[in-house]
Amino acid sequence: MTTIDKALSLLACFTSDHPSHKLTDLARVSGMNKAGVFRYLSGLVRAGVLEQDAETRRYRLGSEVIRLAQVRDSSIPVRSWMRRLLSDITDQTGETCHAALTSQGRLFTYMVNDSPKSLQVRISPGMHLPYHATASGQAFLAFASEDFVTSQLSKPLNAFTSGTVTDPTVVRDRLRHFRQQGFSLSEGGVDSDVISVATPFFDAAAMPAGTIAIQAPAARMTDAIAQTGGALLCKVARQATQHYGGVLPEDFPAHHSPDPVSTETL
Amino acid sequence: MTTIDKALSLLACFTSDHPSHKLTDLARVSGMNKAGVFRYLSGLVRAGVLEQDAETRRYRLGSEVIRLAQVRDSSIPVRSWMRRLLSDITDQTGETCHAALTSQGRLFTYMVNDSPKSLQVRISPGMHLPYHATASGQAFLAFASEDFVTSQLSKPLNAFTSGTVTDPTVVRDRLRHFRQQGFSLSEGGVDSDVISVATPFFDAAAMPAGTIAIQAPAARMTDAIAQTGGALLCKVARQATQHYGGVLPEDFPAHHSPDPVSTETL
DNA sequence: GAATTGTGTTTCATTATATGAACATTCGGT
DNA sequence: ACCGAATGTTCATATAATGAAACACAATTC
Repeated sequence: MTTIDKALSLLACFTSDHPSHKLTDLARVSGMNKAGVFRYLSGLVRAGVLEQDAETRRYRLGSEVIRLAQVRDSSIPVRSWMRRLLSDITDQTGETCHAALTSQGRLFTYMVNDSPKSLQVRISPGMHLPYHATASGQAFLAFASEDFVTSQLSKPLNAFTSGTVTDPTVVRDRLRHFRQQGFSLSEGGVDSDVISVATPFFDAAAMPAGTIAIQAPAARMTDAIAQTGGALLCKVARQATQHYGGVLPEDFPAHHSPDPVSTETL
Repeated sequence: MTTIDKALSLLACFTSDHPSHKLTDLARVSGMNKAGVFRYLSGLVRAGVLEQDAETRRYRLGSEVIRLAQVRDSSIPVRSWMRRLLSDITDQTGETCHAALTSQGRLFTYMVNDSPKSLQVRISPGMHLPYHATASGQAFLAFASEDFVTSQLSKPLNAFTSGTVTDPTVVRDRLRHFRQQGFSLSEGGVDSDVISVATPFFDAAAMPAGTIAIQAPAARMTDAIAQTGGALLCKVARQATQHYGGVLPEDFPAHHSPDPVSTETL
């Protein structure tokens, strides 16, 4: 492991749940020497990737990451068309939807479009999505490589609610079904009373690059609506894949509308 | 210079103008050994900060920077209130406006709100703004530390148009005036026929953290409108500073409305 | 189709840099 | 004023970075 790897591995510790860190905690969590962690952090601060709060001495992400994200989006634009796609989904379903992206083997929420209804599912960007307990995660796994699925399902599978599926073999069964139908469905996997459907979109290697999902209170999400939403997601995922410059896997379902123009007729 | 510094210094090469790079070019530009640059890039790729195009072998920013930017915004939220402020400005003026942030001593466009009018000034996020030639840059310098101004004005000052001010002493005179009036004004500094006004907002140390600017075609931007826009910007900058958790410098002008509540009465 | 130029990638002996236990310092609480 | 817990600093040692050169592979030119 090179020095660079060690320094950059610290960045993975900065998450929506833990957006800032103390030196000592970071050293403990990463299992590295305190002095070394200090040097790494100093380097990251010099590069603007991190910044240190002047009074609390805590480290948080710096404004350079904002600049880099803007540049990334000017190179591979996702923001603008994703906003439109999500907005279309909410227009047609009336429900909250979101897009998630994958980075470093983890899935995180990227953009959220809130439902106009008063009872809405709250979700915020930058959150980490566990693979086994979310519709997005399962949609991703359903089309991921066998190796990746194995590596993820061999980790301990936390139960967030009584409804979370934690048995790897059961998850695998569901993934097969989800792949065949083109979208996943998760009932109360991470939050009871929330049902969501999701489907991945793909990169140039036909591997999942991220997911698009609809989330609704269980009371509103009937079976019929879930099926309709899933079909809509498949269409949108096809558009997203195209915008992303990716290609669909051969077995991605064509569904009932062979004509890709008829998106607005749902 | 540590290894981390050298590796991370490569990130500064990724800009809106040059969002992806070849290994050889990066080695030449940075003046470092090709093998070393290769090792650095490999490390950055492993961390997800960069990714390499499978066919062109070029390096571009990876999806991890997107995740980090989301996390940063969950820690220091800027996106949501900045969107609202910019939208208010365009509503009241009818002109394109943008916000810029500072990172690593450079100013870059962060968010743009386009004018609804057909003739609009085009600008995109993530672009680098030269200090001496833009309204934003001069607004920033006007309230920056003396050291920083000196370091920036001792660099060669490019002339983008015949109207670009390239004489450091002239720039300094203008900065003094801008600081006193609270906003800067630039006529055709980087693009002829574009006039813009800008003002900074401040961090907890009362140093400029970024700027907010209005840009309009010269034909539409009369003196009176510029003055009105500048006054509006001062109010908005006061709000932005507050949202940002910063404090205003003592000499930041109060303008004609001592009552900070009356923002919507302009 | 052979030679050339231009890529990214790997090697390996040399050398500079990272390392980490211990020390120093600062801060807040009692 | 003391204590404890935090961040930051030091320095001899060990380890990882270094970079010239070689390699592999394309694309381009002769």
